[in-house]
Amino acid sequence: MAYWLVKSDPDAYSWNDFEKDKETIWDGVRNYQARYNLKSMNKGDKVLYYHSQSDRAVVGVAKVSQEYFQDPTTKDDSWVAVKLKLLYKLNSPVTLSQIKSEPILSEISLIKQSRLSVMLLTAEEYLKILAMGV
DNA sequence: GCCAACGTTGGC
DNA sequence: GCCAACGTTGGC
Repeated sequence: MAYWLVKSDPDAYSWNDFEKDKETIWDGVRNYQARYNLKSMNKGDKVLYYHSQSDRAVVGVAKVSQEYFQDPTTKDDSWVAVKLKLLYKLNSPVTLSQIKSEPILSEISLIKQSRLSVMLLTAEEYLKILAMGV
C-alpha cells in the first residue's frame, strides 16, 4: 500500500464538492512527473487531499478506487486519470505552515516541489499528517 | 496582486 | 541540443 498527496485548488474543485460527489475522476493532470505518479497508484492506496491557493491545508483522506485510464478531458491518449473515493474529513485541517514546522516532514515533496500536484508520501509522512489532523 | 519557481515551447 | 521566452502554479 502506498500513500499519496493530491492538490486541488478549492476554487476549482474543493473538498465540499468531493463530499457531494463521494467519488471523483482525478483528471486534468498535464505534468509528466504527476502522470508518472498517477500511473503508479494502486487500487486501495490512501490519498491525502490538499487545498492549495487560498486554503493551503490537508483537509481529508481518500482512496484510489480505480487505477489509471485515459483522461476523459482530452483526446490525447498520453494523459491519464484515476478515480478517488472519499473516505473521511480530518477533524482539523493540517496547514502548510504546520507541515513546514515539523522536522520529520521537512523532506516532503509538498515543500520541496511546491508545484507538483500528485506526489508520493512515505508511510511516516502520511501517518504524521493524519496524527496532526485528529 | 505580486513574484519566484518551474515546466514547456520554439528559434537557432 | 541549448537556452531564452513564455505561461502557469502556488505561496505570500
